[in-house]
Formats: sequence, structure tokens, C-alpha cells
Amino acid sequence: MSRNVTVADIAREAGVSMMTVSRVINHKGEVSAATRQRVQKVIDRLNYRPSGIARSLATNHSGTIGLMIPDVSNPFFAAVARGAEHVAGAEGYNIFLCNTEEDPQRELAVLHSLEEKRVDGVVVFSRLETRQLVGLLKQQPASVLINRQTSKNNNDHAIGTVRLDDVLGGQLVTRHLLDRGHRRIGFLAGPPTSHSGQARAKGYLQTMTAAGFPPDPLWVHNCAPTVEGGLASARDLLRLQPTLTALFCFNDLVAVGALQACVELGRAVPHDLAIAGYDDIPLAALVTPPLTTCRTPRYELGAQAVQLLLNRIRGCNEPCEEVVLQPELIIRASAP
Amino acid sequence: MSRNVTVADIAREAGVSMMTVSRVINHKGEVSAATRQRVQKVIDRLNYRPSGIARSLATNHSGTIGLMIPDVSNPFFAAVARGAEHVAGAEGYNIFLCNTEEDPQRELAVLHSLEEKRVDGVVVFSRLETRQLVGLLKQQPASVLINRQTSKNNNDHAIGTVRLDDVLGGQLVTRHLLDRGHRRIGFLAGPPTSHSGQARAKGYLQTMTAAGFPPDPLWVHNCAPTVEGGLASARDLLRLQPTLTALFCFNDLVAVGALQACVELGRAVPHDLAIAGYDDIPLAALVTPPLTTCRTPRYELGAQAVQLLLNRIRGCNEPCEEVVLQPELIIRASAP
DNA sequence: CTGTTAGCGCGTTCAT
DNA sequence: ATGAACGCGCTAACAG
Repeated sequence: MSRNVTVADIAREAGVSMMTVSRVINHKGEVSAATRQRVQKVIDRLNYRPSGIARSLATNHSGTIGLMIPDVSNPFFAAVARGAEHVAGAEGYNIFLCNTEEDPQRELAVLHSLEEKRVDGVVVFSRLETRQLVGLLKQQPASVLINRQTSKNNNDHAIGTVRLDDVLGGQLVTRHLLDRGHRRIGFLAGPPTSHSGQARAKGYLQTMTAAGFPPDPLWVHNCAPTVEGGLASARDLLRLQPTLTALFCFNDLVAVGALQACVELGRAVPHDLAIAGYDDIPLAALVTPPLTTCRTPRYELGAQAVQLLLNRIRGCNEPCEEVVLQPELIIRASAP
Repeated sequence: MSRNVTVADIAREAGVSMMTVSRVINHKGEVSAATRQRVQKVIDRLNYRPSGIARSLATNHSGTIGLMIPDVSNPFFAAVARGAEHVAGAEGYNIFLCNTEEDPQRELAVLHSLEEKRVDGVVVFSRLETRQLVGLLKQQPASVLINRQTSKNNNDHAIGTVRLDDVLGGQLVTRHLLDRGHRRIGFLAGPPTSHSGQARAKGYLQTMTAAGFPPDPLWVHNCAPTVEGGLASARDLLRLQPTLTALFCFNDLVAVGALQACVELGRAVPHDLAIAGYDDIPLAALVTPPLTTCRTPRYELGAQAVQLLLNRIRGCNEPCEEVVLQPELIIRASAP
């Protein structure tokens, strides 16, 4: 492969200075239409591509964004990534995709590598402890946290946040079940460490209590956020608490596991037990019976995160430091 | 944010030349243990991060790879992306994620932007016509095509390929159905433009014919590669060809649609009709009945693609220009 | 409207 | 084992 064409080549070939070529490329400053055309012609003829690397070095601005998530092959994060990429692409930015696999060590390594790549900012879904995370993000020129509440005292570092209103989601689902006459509602809460799970639990507890039916703590079990986790945990809970009439599950996968448990135990859904999931992943509508669930705007989560980040990068530090996205109740046959 | 720390700062602070600092960072050349430690101490104290940008400009080597796919939120490509990112990360490379949304214009724009970013290579899943695609990839320092056969006459441009053996997959599924006594096997072929669909059709036709049961062309219908597409197309096919005893579907989503059609038509699966899907997406094991399908090593597809690309980038142009990955038959209740 | 000068932060020569 | 000078390709800040 021959040496790359540079501004110098274009300038020489077109009989102008490098500066003029630069102006043509960047549509900046005034250039006479005549020279502009002449230069553009040479650029096209030589198939010239300006070096983003050199430009970045000169402008101190790379046109790249880092996206750190646990795992793209998780449908939730895949949608986030798609939203993020779409907005970034439309605004002329490229996205570095970084999976952490839930590993704190990888989180550190990723953030580190992103620093070296001199990204203009990062969008991050992290499991790190807040204190440490804030310290790391302070090293980045700009950052937005996904689905995680920043403590107010940290907003001096101007970390943006985009999150789902999981408390509301928990309320919506619980209220729906209450409205349909359920009083003994179990809760498969997901991993104890999940911020989302805690918020949904809060919505569940609040709503039950406000309605005058405070739930028995024994109706709440933690579980892995997977089909297997849901199956195992539902099996236990339904045996220990056979009088429950409804089950609110941490997410749709857990709900699918609960469905399987019901098959095992010979309990008809929704007749013997109503089941609600969370997220509305595509699978939710395809299982038997289709799941009542709470749709989370995942694509929007990524899209808005990048939008907020770009605002910050561009200096418009609007009042809007925290974006909260609303979930939507989706009623299907598993809890009609 | 204060000005970034540079080699110069470290050098001054440590009382050595920039060159020595550089040697310490890159573990190159001989540096006395004493000075190495002294320099390292300053680096740590100032929390110095070498600028990848400047380094790239100097070395003509960016440590980045472009990944162009239609859509990360498609589980197939999400798995590919994960495999790609994993290998890249392990080798110290970062990945630019680029979605094309099946839009040729976006493909051009993406490849263009990747050129400007001076990626060291690209991994590409493209819908572009071969001639044009090869022309574009020739501009990149290295490239690997996913799931697409390069015509032999183009291998002078050294475009690598990693693909699934879809013909074999078609054979495996068809043979399984034949083995279970099915003779009248329908085929929902997916979109007519799909390379994969054509290959699977080939496997199906070959196997049926070789077994002495050449299929009636009327048993083959095209369809959109979605649940809705499968539902509509299965509905039609099963009405027109009520004597079919088995259905081989383009992918698992289509197969789920076919399952729904069977519910509508009152045909029990697998008793009245056996159904096989393709891909083994997570959903496949969760529907009722669970789907017999053909597992495609999607993660491996991305992982091997990046591995091959890195080999090329590093100059080891091994004989292995084309990697073919084998699918695996997964037998479940929909076609036991 | 156009050109000149001077770096951006690093690695690669060559010296020492 | 260490250092000085130069260049990677481009743009910001000034001229003219």
C-alpha cells in the first residue's frame, strides 16, 4: 500500500497552500468558489481522506465516544448500544464499543484504554462503587451514567445521568395486579445488587402498602436475572407460599422461568397464578401465555445518553443534568 | 480541565529526556532499573496517560478496528459483536461499532468515516454488490468479510473471509427430518436475496434429491425473516400443501411464526407437523414446543473474524484466507 | 480571500 | 544506557 495522500499533496497539485486545502475540507473561512472547486477536484481525483488522527492531535478533539456496558449480546444493552450508535453516527461521532462482562477489572481497563484513545466523552453502565467510579469519570472530558443515580453532592463533576424510572415501573405493575383483585402478590426481585431491582421493589412495596395490603417479606425472593434463576426461585417461592395469586418478576427472563415452574407445578397461568415480567423484550410476546410486562425504553436510553453527552461536549451545560425515562405497562394474557 | 500531562512533563519532573520516558512506557530498549523506577514513579504520581492520538500519528498504527454490521440489536449480530470485541480487547485493540441499518448509503458513509479514523482494519457484514464492496475494502489497510463468499479472483486484494457453512446446515436439518421418516418436507426460505437462505436451500434440495425424494417446488415459499413473515407464509403453505408432514424454516423467528400458524390451523406439533428452525437463538428453547434447530456459532464468527484480521494486520498472511465454521444440529421437541 | 509560522504529543533516527 | 533533532498530518493564530 502506497503512502497516504496528505494535504501537502493536494496543496501542491492544486497550486495553493495547505491552509486553503484545510479550509475547503472543513468548510471554514472564506474561499473563493473558483479555488474551492479546483481544490475539490484534486481531492476527488486523488481520493484524498484527511487523517482524523492528525486532525485530532491538532484540534484536541477526537470525534469519538466510548460506550461501556456489561455485554452487547444482552438484548437490553444491545438496544442501548443501537440507540447510542444511531445518535452518535448522525452527529458525526464514532463509538467505541466496550464490554465489561460485569468484571470490575475490565471496567478499569476499559476506562483506561478510552483515556488513551482520547475519546471526547464516555457513556457508562457500571457496577463499580460510586466513589471509585466518580474518581475515574473525572479523568474523562465528559461522561454520562446510564441507569444509575448520582448522589447530588457529586454534580460538581458534572456527570450526566439518564435513567429509567424503575420505581414508577414497580408501581405500575403492582397497581395493575391490585386492580385485578390480587392481594397476595409475590416478588422475584433479581440480584440483590441490582439498583433497578431495588427501585422496582420500592415501587412494589409502596403501592402495596398504600393500598392497605402491606406484603409479607416472605413473599419476596431474590434470584439470578435469568430463565434458570426464575425457574428455581419460582419453584421455591410457590412451594413455600402456595396461596400467592400473582407474581411480579424482576425481568421477562425470570418471568419465563416462572412460567416453566407453573407448568411443573400444574398451576395454570393466569387462572391459578398471574405473572408479570419487566422490560418487554421480544421474547415476552412470544411465550405461552404472552407476558404482561413493563416496557423499558432501552433504545431511548442509549440515544438520550449520547445526546446529553454531546451537549456537554459542546459546552451547552443545560440545566438538564438528569434525564428520567418513563416505562409503559403492557398488558397481555399472563396477567390480563 | 487542566492541560493534559505529556511526556515532556514526565521527563522534566524525572530529570531525564523524553526518549527515556518513552522507553519506559513502551518497555522498549534498555533502561537502567533505577531510572525506570524513578520515571515510573512520576508517571504514577502525575497519573500520566500517553496520548494514543499522538502515538498513532507517529507510528501510523491506531490500535482500532472497525466493525460494520446491519444492526447490533439483532441477536445474531449482537453475538458477533461480542465475539469481535472480546478478541480485540484481549489483543489491545478497540472496536468502532457501526450499524448500517441495511442501508447502502450508510455503508458507504461508515466505511468512509472508518478510513478517516485510520482504523488498522475492518470486519464487515455487507449487503453491497461484490464489485463495489471490493473497491471500498481495497482502501482499507486490512479487511475481513463475514458470511459472504469472496469470488476467488479477488483474493489478490487479500480480503479475508469467515463464514458459516449454511449448505451443511441445510443438509443436517433435512437429513434429520428424513431420518425420522418425513418425505414431504416444506421449506420456508426467507428473503430471496439472502445468501444464507440460498445456501440452506441448496443443502435442502441436495439432501432430498440424493435421498430419492426430490421436493416439489411448490413446497418452497419465501418469507420475511420474522415471526410475522413465518406466520403469514406458513399459513399459506400449509393450506396449499396440507399433506406436508414437516417444515424447515429459514430461522427460528420464522419457525415461531409457523408454530403460531399451527395453533391457528389446529395442527399439533410435532404430531401433525414437525417444525425445524435455524440459528438456535435463546428464544428457540423457550417456546412451546421447544424448537429443533441448527446452532450457528455466532460468537465464534465475530471472534475468528477479528483474529484473522489481526493476523493480517500483523503481517502473518497465513494460507488460511477463508475460515468456515460448522453449524450443529440441536434436536428438541418440535421435531424429535 | 490567501499564505506563513508554529505547534499538537509522540516515536524514530542517529549520536553520545 | 541516554539524549537531540526531526517528522507524522493537520489546524490555530496571525499576517498580508
